[in-house]
Amino acid sequence: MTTIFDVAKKAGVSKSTVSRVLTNKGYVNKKTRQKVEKAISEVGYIPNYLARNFRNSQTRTIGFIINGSIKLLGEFIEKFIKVAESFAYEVVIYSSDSDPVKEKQYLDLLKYKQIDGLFILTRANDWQVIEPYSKYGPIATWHRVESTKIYSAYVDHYYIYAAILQNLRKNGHKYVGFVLNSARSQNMLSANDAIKKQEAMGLKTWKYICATQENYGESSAQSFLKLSEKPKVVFIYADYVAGMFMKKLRELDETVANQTQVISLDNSIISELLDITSIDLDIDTQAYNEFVYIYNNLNAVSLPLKKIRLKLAVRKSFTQIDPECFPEYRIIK
Amino acid sequence: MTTIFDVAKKAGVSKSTVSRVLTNKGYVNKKTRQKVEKAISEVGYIPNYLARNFRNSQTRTIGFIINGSIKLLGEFIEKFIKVAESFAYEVVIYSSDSDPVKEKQYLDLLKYKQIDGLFILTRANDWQVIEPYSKYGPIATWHRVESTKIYSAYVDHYYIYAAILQNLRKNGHKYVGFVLNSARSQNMLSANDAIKKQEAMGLKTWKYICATQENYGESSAQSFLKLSEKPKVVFIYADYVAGMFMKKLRELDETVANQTQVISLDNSIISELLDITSIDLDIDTQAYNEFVYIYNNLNAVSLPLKKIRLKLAVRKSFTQIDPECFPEYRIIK
DNA sequence: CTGTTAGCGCCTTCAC
DNA sequence: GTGAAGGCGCTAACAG
Repeated sequence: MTTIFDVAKKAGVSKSTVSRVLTNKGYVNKKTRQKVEKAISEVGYIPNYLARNFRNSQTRTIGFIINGSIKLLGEFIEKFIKVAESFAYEVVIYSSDSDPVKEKQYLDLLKYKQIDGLFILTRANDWQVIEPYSKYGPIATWHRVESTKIYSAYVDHYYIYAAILQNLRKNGHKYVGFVLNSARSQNMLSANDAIKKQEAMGLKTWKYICATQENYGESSAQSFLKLSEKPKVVFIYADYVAGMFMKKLRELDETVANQTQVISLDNSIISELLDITSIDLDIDTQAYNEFVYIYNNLNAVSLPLKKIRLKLAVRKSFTQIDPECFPEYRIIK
Repeated sequence: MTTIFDVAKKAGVSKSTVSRVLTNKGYVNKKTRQKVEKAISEVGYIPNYLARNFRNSQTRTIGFIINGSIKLLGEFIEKFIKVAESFAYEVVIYSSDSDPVKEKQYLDLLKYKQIDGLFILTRANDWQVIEPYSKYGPIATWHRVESTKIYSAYVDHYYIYAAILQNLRKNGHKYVGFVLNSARSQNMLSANDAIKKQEAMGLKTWKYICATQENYGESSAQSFLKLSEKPKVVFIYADYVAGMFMKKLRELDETVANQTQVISLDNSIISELLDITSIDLDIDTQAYNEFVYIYNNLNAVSLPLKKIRLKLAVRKSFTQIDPECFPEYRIIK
């Protein structure tokens, strides 16, 4: 293995000079620099990152905790990694299994400088537990969190739900169904706020709360069918749940299935294949922002975050879209 | 930050003794060991992995290259990471974008000891290029590769296709459709071998070769519809492509769609939602084996690989299954 | 502008 | 069974 010492010998300079060339810090004579660069390629020098990181006590590595619950993982992670790579950071993946103890171990990794920053897809601990760790390094999450110390590129679900409900009211709907997630997440709380507001204004609702792991939401359809009076439209919190809802409905009662309109969240390939009208939360930009937040904190810069561009993909499952209710959306048919 | 020196001072011993306790190497008096252990917890010592890895020039890190083409990424990666974690390894994700140059950079990471082993989801370089790197550390891939030096937990597609074709022949089918992947992969070559063998025995076929990125295979349906005589069964190389095929078919010609049977590979949630009969390649076990291969090589042990348990999920899209053609499969209805 | 020097935290001979 | 010493490869004062 060649080291800077070999380069130095070859170029007839000292190690420090080589180091200066390598790190682009301090003054180096143009000619010396050229000599060094020549020597570098001649001896085939490759920096030893292990040594460099040790010396700098920095890892240029971001931890990324997954927890097995997210269907859009592939898309998100890919974007996150690509952005990280473009800034010369590496991403290490950990699996928390939504276990608070495991999650704490990873938080400790941050404390003990084994990673520079941490992204938590969905947290297992209360944010009060997590927040103190942010003094050891930047933390971001996909979970919506009301904290100035932990970043989240969330889209406020209040407005998502409010827009849909406004649209439905304009359509004359007085009775609406919802399939919601049981997770006590801020997103679901916001969704509920939006729904309650409409309930207070006279909207009748049916709500089914879905345990996250429960058969992709199969039972929501069964529950729906037991209703004596059924809403004509159901808004479902995720594509794959909406998919399963429709599948079950169709299996159990084709007529009802044909009368039921569905709107979902995610706009993944599932909603595309099943012709489900779906809202796209712009995962790519979210992933970008999550990384850039971490990067900014690590490097004391402030690269601008990108604006999230919501999208409404209109498909057969629900077509009565009033663009005025979705001013910020790109509407795609 | 506390170091072994702090521990040594506290325990009234030397750094070396602390190190011996930490690494469990060499002789340490029981009482001394206890003293040291007490000191460790008293000063709240946490080993500096940066230093340790540097010293040992090992990373306990496995590189994992993705390339943006795989829909089952989430499932695979999660399993791989969990296995790695259970053996105290970390996984760093890189994105190659199927770019040979980028891939080579990651191969170099192995050469220069910045990762201990490497997993390549789907390789961009020829395996002759990759193979030499295996002397720097174990390499595994999801791509099927005919090499003793690079491991792949592949399932031989020859037998997958042969079994299906045998089943279809038993059903009396004399004309079969295929949607295949354009990737010049060993898997597709094997599939072709199996198909050709049946063609030689008189089977009539229609084949559509799908570019990987092309609209999820939308055009396969258009091409299918142009056929004057259409096969009754189409075997499609991936769930999402099968999904798109059926969707397009249904859109363009409902009658034909109803007459066309489909079998796919992957058994993901897509085939479940769309009621497509699908073969499950047991991704979990594949991921397990991929990691264990790397682990075995790194640690000069030979933990047994697990047997891949293929599954055939029978759904509405194709029901005439003859279990005798699938002796090794678990058949699930 | 460049070289000398010291040291990051850890592990591993080598004496004792 | 334990301690002293050296060094992994690199960077950053500090001199000059």
